[in-house]
Amino acid sequence: MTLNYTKPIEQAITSSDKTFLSIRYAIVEGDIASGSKLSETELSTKYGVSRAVIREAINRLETCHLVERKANVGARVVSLTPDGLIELYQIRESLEGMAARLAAKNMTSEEIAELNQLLDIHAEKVKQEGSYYQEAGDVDFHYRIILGCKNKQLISLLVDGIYHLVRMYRVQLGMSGPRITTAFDEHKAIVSAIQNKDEELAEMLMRRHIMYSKNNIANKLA
Amino acid sequence: MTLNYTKPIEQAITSSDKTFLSIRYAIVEGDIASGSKLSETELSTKYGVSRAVIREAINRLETCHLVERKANVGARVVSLTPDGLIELYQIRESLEGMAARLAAKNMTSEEIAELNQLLDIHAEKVKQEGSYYQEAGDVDFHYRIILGCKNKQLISLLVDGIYHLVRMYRVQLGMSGPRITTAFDEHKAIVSAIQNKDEELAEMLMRRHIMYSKNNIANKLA
DNA sequence: TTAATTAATGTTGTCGACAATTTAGACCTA
DNA sequence: TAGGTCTAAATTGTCGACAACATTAATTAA
Repeated sequence: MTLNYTKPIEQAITSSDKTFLSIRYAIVEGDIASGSKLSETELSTKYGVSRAVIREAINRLETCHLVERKANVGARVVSLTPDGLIELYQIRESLEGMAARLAAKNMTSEEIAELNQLLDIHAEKVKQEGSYYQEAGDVDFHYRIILGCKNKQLISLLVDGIYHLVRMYRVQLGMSGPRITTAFDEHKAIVSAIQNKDEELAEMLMRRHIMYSKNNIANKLA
Repeated sequence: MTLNYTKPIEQAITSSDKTFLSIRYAIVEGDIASGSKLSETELSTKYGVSRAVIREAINRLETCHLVERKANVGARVVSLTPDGLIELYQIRESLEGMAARLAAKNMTSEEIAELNQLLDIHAEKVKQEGSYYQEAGDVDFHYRIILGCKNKQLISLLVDGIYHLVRMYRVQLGMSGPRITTAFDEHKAIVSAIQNKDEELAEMLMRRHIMYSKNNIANKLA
């Protein structure tokens, strides 16, 4: 007599799922360089699965905007020009600004409390080792606000859409010194606005926050 | 009436491409009902191609947000709840508002002239047969403004992202009588703002225009 | 009868092989 | 040498078959 005491519902995880996640990780972390070609046969032997699985994974990577495919030619890891990166941040400004506004409207007090806890943790990390924050912390912060907006379409668009692309460039470019603490302060201000249910302010602060990041990147690339 | 939204391609067209386009058309036009299941074997015989081709097509349909897949279970045509549809229009407000603003900044005078020509044609159509406009014309108008924004990321997100989903519901719900002419006037105002390079006004008018559509739909569903 | 278990059926996931296409290099030509 | 053509190699696209899984029907136990 077994099981059924375990989890009632769990998404089945296929071989394609695992392979997709592995390759995505490799791309985001830079193990597979941006602009490089994704050979199906090569990946097939490397991950020990058939080409069908690889093709499935590549398709999903294309959905995340991490990969571009040409018929009869193959797939390459996307490589944004500086202009393309700016364009991406413009979209973030719009979409995450909206997310912040909706988060101010829709987040529960529990979720807001958790958000404050997250900020406390980040404050510690920044004091101790300035590096952690920029990589995982910032992403995590934005991630929670996105989830807090409660608009499923928007969540899908950001989380399994463009967000991994942002992460990829975040890893590659990093944040420079002074930006770390100012970004943290901006986060605090955003949470404060959300806590006060000030939708307009939350949106405005989030847009400005992302705009600063954009400028920071633009300077780095110029 | 067929609108060809594909750019002039010199790309190779594979069997998967054709099948994808066929099925997408069937879904958008309602030939395949929303919520219905997409059986791989069934489609395979229907379109006379292998299951691999069908799977490829379904993957791309998933990328357009027209289809949802569950592992080991299969794919269904997406079926938005009224709330989901409202959420979708909220996103349009944000993204197309941004597109309008950028269009005011970046569209060439040639493109603006073509846009005016399009409106003239629409004016004729509305007089003659009030029906054409709502289906293809409105979509075409929005389409041109999206292309005019010149932000490739945004264009990709809208054109091969959520826009076919919008078209699908446009076909299913249609526009009611008085809305047709008011929508046309709103289009004229938007073009006027773009012509004057008034970015803020263009964004504001576009957002309002979509908000009106949203309300129109919300009333219809209530 | 009802609930749970098992068997049967159909669907999706994965595989290896072949076909179509692109790409690289050898070869020729002016 | 520069340019083009053709052949050969490698890569992607497509196919049919089998394996794994989900769903339904049949069976059994309480």
